[in-house]
Amino acid sequence: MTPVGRPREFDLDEALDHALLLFWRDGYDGASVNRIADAMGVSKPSLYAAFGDKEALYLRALERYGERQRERFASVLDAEPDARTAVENFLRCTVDAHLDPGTPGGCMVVAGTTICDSPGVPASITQAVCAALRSGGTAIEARLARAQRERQLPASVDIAGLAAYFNTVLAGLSVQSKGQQCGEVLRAVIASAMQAWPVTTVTARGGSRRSS
Amino acid sequence: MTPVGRPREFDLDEALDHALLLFWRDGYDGASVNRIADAMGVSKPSLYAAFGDKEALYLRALERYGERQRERFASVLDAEPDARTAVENFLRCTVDAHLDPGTPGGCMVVAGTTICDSPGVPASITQAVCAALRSGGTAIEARLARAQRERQLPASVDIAGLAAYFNTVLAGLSVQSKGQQCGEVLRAVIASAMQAWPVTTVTARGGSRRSS
DNA sequence: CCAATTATGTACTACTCGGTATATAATTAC
DNA sequence: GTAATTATATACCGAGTAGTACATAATTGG
Repeated sequence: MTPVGRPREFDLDEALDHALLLFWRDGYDGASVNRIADAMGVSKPSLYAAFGDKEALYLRALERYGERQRERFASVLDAEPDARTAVENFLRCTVDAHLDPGTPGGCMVVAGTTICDSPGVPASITQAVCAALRSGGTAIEARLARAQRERQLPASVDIAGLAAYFNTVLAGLSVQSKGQQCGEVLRAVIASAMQAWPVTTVTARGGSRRSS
Repeated sequence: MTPVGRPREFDLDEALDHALLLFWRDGYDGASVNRIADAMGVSKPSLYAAFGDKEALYLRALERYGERQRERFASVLDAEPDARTAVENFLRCTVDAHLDPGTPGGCMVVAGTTICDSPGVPASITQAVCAALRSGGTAIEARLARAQRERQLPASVDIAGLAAYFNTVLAGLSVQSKGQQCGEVLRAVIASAMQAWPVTTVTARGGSRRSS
């Protein structure tokens, strides 16, 4: 079923990736439609015809970023059977991603939160960014819930709170990597952060209980 | 020694505070000189005559922000004799500041890091923001060094690393508060974060040693 | 009173912003 | 072939950007 009319001369996914990179690096305001169109190798009216306006383009780019994050999250968190090691690997691998010279430093969502409620930034974007920020926490929380089911964490642990903690560390690591902290420091921070993992002591009856 | 010429009709400090608020809320790019001048109640040429260009104005606003932060840091960290409680109070009080409806949410420095290396943002600003980001860590590190001198922390603890950790949590808390997380969650995050405080066990000889 | 000096407000520059009107090129349906 | 449809590029719109030229007002020093 070939569509009627002149065929599009560029790839939508590739174009969206270029927009994603610029929004990631420069933010919503900082990335101008002109530069995005240039990076896409596409004229501005073509961009508008394909994606709507700047707001819609940012939301689609953010959604794509979120999809990729979720894939990465899941693969790293689910692969390791030990929950604590899984979370630590997750933090380490996120830091590695932040330091990847092939992408803008830090996390796009964390960068996005700083422009929430600024004039000129539509409310829909603030909303989407905040939702994306929380989604990291829910991914960790799901892994912690599995750990509870597998008796690696006592039922008494507040997994939502613990997930919020690790999500906060994650955001902090993004900021620090943008702030040009080297990988060595960031890995040391992760080591400290993991010290907050609940101490579990196996009782005489074989159950586990949170201590201290 | 009254200066010659027409006297300035506005207060420099007040004007700088208005600029600070706008840069804090909207970032370097987001805060336009027109709006800043309006907020100051001053015409644009007066602003330029008093402060130079936008870059210099931002740097001065950031410097003032840093001064106030340092004062606050010092008063909170130094007041409490117990180092761990001091750091915890410090985190709590920072969260309270982030949630203060009278000021923009989050930390100006953390917000500033997200626009580092964006086009249109002078390198001097990137540099100043990164330096300011580190200054939080050095303030904490100084408090940890005091704790070591007072034998509240064993000499074996890597206080630079621990300070970097708490500074990272601080940045994460700023992001989360901008991301509209409520105070209850943020305080729970602090409680988790404090679990990373080194466990010290008093030995038979009265010294202390890092355990685990 | 008269310079010199500094601040102020109006009006302007050149430029970029997000977004679009318009004409044309390329395709499918008939 | 012709009509309908969709994408393209040029060129533009009004608004906002950082920054300034210029005339004027207010002060100090003589």
